[in-house]
Amino acid sequence: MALPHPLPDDLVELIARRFRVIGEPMRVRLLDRLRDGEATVSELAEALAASQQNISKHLSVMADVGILGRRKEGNHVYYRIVDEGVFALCDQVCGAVQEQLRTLNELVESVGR
Amino acid sequence: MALPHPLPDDLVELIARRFRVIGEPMRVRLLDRLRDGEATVSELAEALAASQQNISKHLSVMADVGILGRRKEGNHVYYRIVDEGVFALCDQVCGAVQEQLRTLNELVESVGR
DNA sequence: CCTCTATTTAACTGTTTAGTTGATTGGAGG
DNA sequence: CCTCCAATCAACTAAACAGTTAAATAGAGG
Repeated sequence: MALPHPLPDDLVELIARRFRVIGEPMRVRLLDRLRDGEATVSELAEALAASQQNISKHLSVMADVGILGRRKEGNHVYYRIVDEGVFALCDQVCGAVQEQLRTLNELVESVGR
Repeated sequence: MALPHPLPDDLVELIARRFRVIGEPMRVRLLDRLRDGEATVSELAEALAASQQNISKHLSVMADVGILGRRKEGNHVYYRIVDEGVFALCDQVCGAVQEQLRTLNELVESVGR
């Protein structure tokens, strides 16, 4: 799958949108939590100590861009990760971020010495 | 490198920050352009038809989070990608986005038929 | 020292968007 | 039909942030 270069405008917008959707602390936590499997809105709201409306909105946003899927069962709505690629994404970023923290720690140590 | 689960707050913030930094159309274009190699602020500003100040700010943001590096030479400042991981990230997201576009196209076709 | 050019910084504006509050929908069960 | 509960929707507020304009910094060369 060869990528066009330079990237066309509409693709650029879609790519940026997807990154922006993931670039929100609460949504990162939601994804981290959904890694364990599907959960309802209220379960997630309780687990992350946030309001139901807030969580519902975040989940909708992620469902809209195709990261999450929903399943209705009685009064409850179950959300789950359908784009498994986000795992690879998060791992990648986590790696870079941890590397950064490690470097920073070394710096702090060398100064404190 | 085992990731803690659930992710600690400060790590969540850093991860979200990094995604948010990339989640901006102009910065995606800059990264796409810098894939060809380092370039100066003014070169990038001209290539992307944007103001020098605007580009300078975007480049600073990406340098701050460790995605880009800078090199001074006379009056010019050359920026380059130092975190090669962003390539993998973008490819990953591009793949997902293109997949999404493909599905959408099929849908449009099936309706138009 | 003066000027020119490249880059950065600062202050301001408008837009986007996360979070809250309150109302609404819709299924489950008496 | 009425009530309860989960989830969503709608309107609002506040904070984050992209882009612009204008000023400041810094190196190159006369």
